[in-house]
Amino acid sequence: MVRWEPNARERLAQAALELFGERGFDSTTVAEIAERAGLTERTFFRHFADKREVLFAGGELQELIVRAVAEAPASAAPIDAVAAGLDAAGAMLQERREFARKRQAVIVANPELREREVMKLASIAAAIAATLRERGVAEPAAGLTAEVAIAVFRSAFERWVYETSEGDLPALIRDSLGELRALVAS
Amino acid sequence: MVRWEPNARERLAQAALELFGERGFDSTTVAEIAERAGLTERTFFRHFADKREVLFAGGELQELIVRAVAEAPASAAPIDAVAAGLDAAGAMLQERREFARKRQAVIVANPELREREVMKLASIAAAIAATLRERGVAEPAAGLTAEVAIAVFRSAFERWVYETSEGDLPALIRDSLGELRALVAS
DNA sequence: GGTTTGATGACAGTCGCTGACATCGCCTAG
DNA sequence: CTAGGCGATGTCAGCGACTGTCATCAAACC
Repeated sequence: MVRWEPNARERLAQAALELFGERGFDSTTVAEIAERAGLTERTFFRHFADKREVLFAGGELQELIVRAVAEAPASAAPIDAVAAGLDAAGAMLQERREFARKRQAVIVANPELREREVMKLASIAAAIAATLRERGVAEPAAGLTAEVAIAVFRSAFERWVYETSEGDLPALIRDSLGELRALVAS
Repeated sequence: MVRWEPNARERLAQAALELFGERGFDSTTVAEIAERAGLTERTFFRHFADKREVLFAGGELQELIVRAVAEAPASAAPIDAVAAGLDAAGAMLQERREFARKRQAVIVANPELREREVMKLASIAAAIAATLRERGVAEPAAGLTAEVAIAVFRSAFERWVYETSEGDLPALIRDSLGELRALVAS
């Protein structure tokens, strides 16, 4: 009888997604998640800061976007640099459509989870803004461009994740950006 | 000896803002807030859904913005309709600068409160999008325009609230919108 | 093989939050 | 003027999220 099965973190995240899908976020206790993963409640909180975070841990998406923005050619305008970042994000998510759908269904069903999600997106926006500043973009342009990028991403992601057919997320992102240009044009 | 002093809700909100400023959000218990307001913890939760909400209750700002967007001339483009909404919001906040500063200081000092704030702004964006749809704007234009409006507002508000001098918020909002137009112009 | 190290378990405790029921003051019908 | 209705508050018990502390165990290292 081993005490430590490997991948405690992943097992907890998996168990949580399942239980949230079955009974809902509110009706699932942390103790139940831990039990399904073969661990204790205390261990859950050693891996995740709080109950919601189990659905948001990782941060790979943010790293991916930030890297793409940073590596955009120095000659690229701010909006084009962030477009490169969104393209990278779109390509990554495109690979995980089923997981994204399951996760999104759980999130939209609960206000606390929606709250955490908008916070995560705001954090990504802050990281993009910081990266733009390192590229020499001044405020308020950096912050404004970063937030607009997130708006474009949200718009495209929403259509993609609820689509019945298998849509092309990067293409939807490009469409949204085009739509935005038309909307703010005076 | 009266049992009910009037304005329980306002007294709770006032006590909470004071205590959060003195000891911080985390180190203040709901029981302490209620005590300073001359009430009990249970009564606090009858007036506010949770501990954070005491700083965000009201929703007058959202109503103001939505009304201004709805009442914009039918001929106005989406971006101009939301600009009218932001103008109304700016005018309102301009009157309450000191309160806004105190409140913002408390909010930025705590991640949970920042989370609630971005959620509130996202809710306003959703309300703006719905109003635009009633004006005949289709998706994704409605949602995109609404989120961009919030981005412009955040950018201007941030500069205004941390300014040492007494800035003109509506003017800052117009500046931000102008900056945005330049940024997305291809 | 003994020791160190890192992950986990066990347990007690605080606090946010809720449901259920009692109490109190005001308002109105009679 | 009084009895009762009604809304706001108090009281109490309880659940669940989250934390600090210390013991325990497996694996890695010497």
